[in-house]
Amino acid sequence: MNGKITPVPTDSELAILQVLWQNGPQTVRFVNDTLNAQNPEKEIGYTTTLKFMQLMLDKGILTRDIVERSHIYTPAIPEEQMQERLLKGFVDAAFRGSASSLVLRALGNGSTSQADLEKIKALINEIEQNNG
Amino acid sequence: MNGKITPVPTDSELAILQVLWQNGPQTVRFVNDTLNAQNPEKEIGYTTTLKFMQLMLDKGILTRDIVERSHIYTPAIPEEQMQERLLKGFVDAAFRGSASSLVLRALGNGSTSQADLEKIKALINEIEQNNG
DNA sequence: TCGTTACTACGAAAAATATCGTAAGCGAGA
DNA sequence: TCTCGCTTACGATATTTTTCGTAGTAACGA
Repeated sequence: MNGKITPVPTDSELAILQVLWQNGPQTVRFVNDTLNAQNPEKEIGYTTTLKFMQLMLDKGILTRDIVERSHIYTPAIPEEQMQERLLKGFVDAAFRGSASSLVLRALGNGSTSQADLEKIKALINEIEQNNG
Repeated sequence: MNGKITPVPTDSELAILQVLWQNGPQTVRFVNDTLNAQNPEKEIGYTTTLKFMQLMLDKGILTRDIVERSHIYTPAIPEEQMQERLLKGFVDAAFRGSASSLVLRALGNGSTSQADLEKIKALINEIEQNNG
């Protein structure tokens, strides 16, 4: 048992994780087809995706089960938890650790819907309640 | 003039850019010292930083002037503009393009000060005004 | 049974990043 | 003038990330 945390995925690895988070545990075939459907410009070989997923298994980013002579891969940690970690790293690297300035810039680009603004306001209210 | 946009920096390159944005145009020496002061665990060689900055110059991420027989490097684009671009890429890769869910998660980690919350609320108000 | 098909395993190559050693140039003092 | 201390240029190596080719294996249908 090593207490090693799952490492931060590379961009390619993250793309694979996205497929699994959105569609649930899947085979290499499914992931590869999905990736290629998303981005037909740059066809990616089956064995390339296979290799990635095997590496991710080694690194502890994925787990797998054998079902009917083919392997079903599952993300080792849930999407929310990974987002949390990625966000922290990103805020540090690009916004000098200031989450609020990231938020301001994210809202500032003008693409936030009214419904989303409401959700955000609600969350702010909640936070302020808790702060007393 | 070539319409080539400045490429997305790697993590190491971004760290160098941060030093320049925060301190204004500087020499390799200054950047290297600052980086090492920030992270004394992993000492980075002077020529390593030099090489990075020369590469960044080639890529168009930095520009430079020669002053008193030493080179002064300047970011080719301002911090805000770079943050904009990095943010877009990050939202796509980690949050499936949903800026609002990124905002919710950023606020959700509980580290936002009251003053920052006020600023965010003000911005939301402003956006809502503009939306009519 | 035998060939076809759909997988996985493995190794290796290509490309992108990161790190450094060495050489060469120049100016300030001894 | 000669040397020391800095600085840049350049090439080489190491490491990480991407991408595939080839081979082996098990199921399935003819």
